[in-house]
Amino acid sequence: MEAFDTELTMEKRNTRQKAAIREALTSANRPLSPEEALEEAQHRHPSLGIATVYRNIQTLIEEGWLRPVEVPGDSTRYEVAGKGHHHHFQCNECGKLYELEGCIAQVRPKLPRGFRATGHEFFVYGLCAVCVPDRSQARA
Amino acid sequence: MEAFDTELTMEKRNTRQKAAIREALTSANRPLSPEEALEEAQHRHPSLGIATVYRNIQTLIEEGWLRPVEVPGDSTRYEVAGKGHHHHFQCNECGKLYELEGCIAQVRPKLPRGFRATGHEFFVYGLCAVCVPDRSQARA
DNA sequence: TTGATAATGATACATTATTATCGTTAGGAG
DNA sequence: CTCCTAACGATAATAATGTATCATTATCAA
Repeated sequence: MEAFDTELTMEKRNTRQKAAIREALTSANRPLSPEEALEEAQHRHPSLGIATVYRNIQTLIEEGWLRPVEVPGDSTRYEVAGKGHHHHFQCNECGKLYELEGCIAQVRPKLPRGFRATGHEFFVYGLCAVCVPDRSQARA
Repeated sequence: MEAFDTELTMEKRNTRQKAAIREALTSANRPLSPEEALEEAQHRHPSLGIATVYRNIQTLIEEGWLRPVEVPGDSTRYEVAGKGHHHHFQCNECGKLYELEGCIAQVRPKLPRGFRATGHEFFVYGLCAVCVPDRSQARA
């Protein structure tokens, strides 16, 4: 007999692709869509394919390393897990999603009779630093 | 010559289908998905088809009577326009979207340097009155 | 180094949401 | 009442997103 659980579950391999995807998500410092993760990770591993990105996103979620972030009217993004409760900002121009620090709403909304709240999401929209018209140049 | 603008744009017809869809959205008193609107409106006009629902939703938006509500990870809902700023509650069990009164977040989130906010959305999740386990029956 | 096989890359397939097509129906001006 | 045609209903087509397949590659234990 060789082991009970420990070794049996160690069937996962550490591939360069998975490492590239993990690094892409870490260095981006914001939630990425699968397409964004692909593009970013391809800088490190050019032959990477989109199917592998989807597969590894799944794996990383199961491992508890990633967390899906659902966005109104846009495809799901994924962010590195374990950051504590926070919310997001989406740029109207480039569509990128950014993390905001902490939770704004300690406020409890008044619900209709009989409703019970278990959680909330907050999204701020606007222009990110890259897309904000630069005032120093606007002096045309 | 018959008129300039007024009559030329009055090419719209008032169909029973459109009336049924409008009534469905009004009486539901919450944002409906196209499928929900179809089901509801079919009580009034059973032969109604889904394509007509989509077409009329478009028309009603152009007329300023309807407003799309994008929901994280779920299909777009539509609510009667002109109700003032408010937010929404989604039931984890039945998936229905409900309106909440007023805006909870006068709070301004602190954004990263150079970011500019133009709006926000707030979603509360939980159980609606129908799906909350009834305490009066739970006394098994 | 080698060999079993997990993981990959390309792409076919599936799903969901919405739009386009087209023959038929019915609103409403005359 | 008639006629023109906007709107309808059924359904095919499209778009966006994610999953399945399968031959090939490469990880890692022995």
